Amino acid sequence: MYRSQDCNSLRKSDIGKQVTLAGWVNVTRDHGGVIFIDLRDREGLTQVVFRPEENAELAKEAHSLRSEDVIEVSGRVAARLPGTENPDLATGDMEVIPNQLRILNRADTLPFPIDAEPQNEDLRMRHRYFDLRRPRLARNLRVRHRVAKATRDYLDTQRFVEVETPILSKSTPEGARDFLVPSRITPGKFYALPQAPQQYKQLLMVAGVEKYFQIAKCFRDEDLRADRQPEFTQIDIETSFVTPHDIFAVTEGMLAAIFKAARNIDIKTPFDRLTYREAVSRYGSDKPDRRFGMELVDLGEIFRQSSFKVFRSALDAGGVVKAINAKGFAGITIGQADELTEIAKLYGAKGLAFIKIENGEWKSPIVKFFSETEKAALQSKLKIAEGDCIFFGADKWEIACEVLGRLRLRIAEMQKLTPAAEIWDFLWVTDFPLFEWSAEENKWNAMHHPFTRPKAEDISLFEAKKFREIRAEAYDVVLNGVEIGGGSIRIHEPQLQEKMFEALSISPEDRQAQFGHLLRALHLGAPPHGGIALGLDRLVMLICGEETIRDVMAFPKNNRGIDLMTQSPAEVDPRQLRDLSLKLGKDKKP
RNA sequence: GGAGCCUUAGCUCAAUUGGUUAGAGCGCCGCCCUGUCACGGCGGAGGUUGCGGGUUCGAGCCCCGUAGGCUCCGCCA
Repeated sequence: MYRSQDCNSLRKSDIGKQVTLAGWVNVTRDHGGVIFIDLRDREGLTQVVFRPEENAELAKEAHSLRSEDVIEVSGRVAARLPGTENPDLATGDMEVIPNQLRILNRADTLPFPIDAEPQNEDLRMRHRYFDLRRPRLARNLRVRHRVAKATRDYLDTQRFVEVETPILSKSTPEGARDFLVPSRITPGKFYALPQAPQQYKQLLMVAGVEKYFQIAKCFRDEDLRADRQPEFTQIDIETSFVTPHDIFAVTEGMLAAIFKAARNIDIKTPFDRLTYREAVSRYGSDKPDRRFGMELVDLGEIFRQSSFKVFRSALDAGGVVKAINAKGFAGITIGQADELTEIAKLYGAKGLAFIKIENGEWKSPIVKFFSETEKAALQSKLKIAEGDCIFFGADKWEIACEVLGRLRLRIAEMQKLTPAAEIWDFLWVTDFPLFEWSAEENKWNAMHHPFTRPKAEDISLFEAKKFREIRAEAYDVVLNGVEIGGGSIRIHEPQLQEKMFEALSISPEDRQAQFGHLLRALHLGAPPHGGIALGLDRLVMLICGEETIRDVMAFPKNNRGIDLMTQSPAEVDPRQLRDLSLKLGKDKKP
């Protein structure tokens, strides 16, 4: 037995007891005579005091202790001397006077200080086991555990069944790039790691499970970001005999349970709902951050007859003129204006027009093109006041909205508009388009996935091939401008599914080869069903106040998909390749 | 595939306009110190300034290339 209790357990009632503690040396304070050691385990800190007059031998050994050495101490619990208590520690009234010290393991010079916020992330990643000792990351791991547990507990109360689905799965052409696993027993063939358990969970509905969930690992071989890793975790849910309303209710209940369990926060339910069209029109994004204002304002009415050609021609071409008012941003620097112009161009605008309101004057090269009526209408519609800065977008609806949406986010950063206090702004975005046009492939693709149900009132549009106008029974849940989940009601009728494949230009042969099992299942009594998947990593990231999901994963990969600690991916023995009937291209040979 | 930022001691950073021996704090090593909790004091070791090339009398600093890290675009049904 290494210890009788943890390092966060000693209280006044323990005075006089003999205890044994084990843990890491958090810090030493060596006075030459008396030596203080803060002993740390995962629960907390306890001060250990070595006094030469009590035990000269032990004190001598304690002089050699350094940070992160692992030790075991046995001794007597004593009250600290009056006036030396530490109110910042739960155990701050107590200390342990040891009569025994075992040094279980010594630590080398540390790769980085454990009590500071290290800057160098690849150093942290190479010593991830060490990094995870830091309180912040240790806390994140525990929050993640509580989120997962709350998820299971809540869904269990709602009579959901957790079912595991295969990791060795089948490649599908739709969606993200697959990770492939070569089959040894069937040479030349490959498994794929699942991008999501999408088809399996639908098949479980056909199987009569009715309420399924899984905390599922998903894999996508795409480039990484602060909030994207090649392997990540979804809270995956599917239910039979449901409408979107039912999915919203169970998701809201689950998120409420999660926030209560993880942070003791009561979130407001039900969440607001916005259609995709409205979200993009008002915020220039399908995942609006509503923690600050600066909404997009439509100015079509004002400029319909304008003599300012840039605005007029956008409107005449069926586009829009929109603007955002950055309150108090007239002091914008040249560098900031240049950066915003770059952003506008990056997202398809030809340039960026803006007006600064300084000393009662509208400063901009475009103001001279405005009539007095137009200026008055702008003033009232945008609530323009001294010190404001107005940014315009005049283009096709999609481009104008996206440009202003991106500007809105960057300006909010520049102006530090996001409130310092925690706000949990949840909302549903509904009625996504079913299809999106791929100029590259010259065909329609599914915006969500090919099993997404069109809205009933839009199904008739299939015949006229008005694919752009068809809306999906699909929804995302957004928190503070981050998409934390999305789902849809699925197609359960084989005829409608065929229509969908046809719209996606998937040939009947390919349909059978790739989705035959699902089509067959739809013919054998598939119930109406739908579901949702939430990104567990992103959710935990937000709950922990982190800026990257790497900080809520135990062993993440860097932005090139490399695990710097294990140095994976790595070369393999040629014999392994031979077993798999694989050969490397000449330039890839070691 | 593309763009931006970054790389100086174990760690975090500094080094005037290109100038002589590249500094500081923390950590490490040694000595001193009996009530600290970021303990304190004195001393010491520790550097191919990521790497390669160029310009220059002289490069941490300027130029070119390259490697690595981070962020973003593309990509992510």
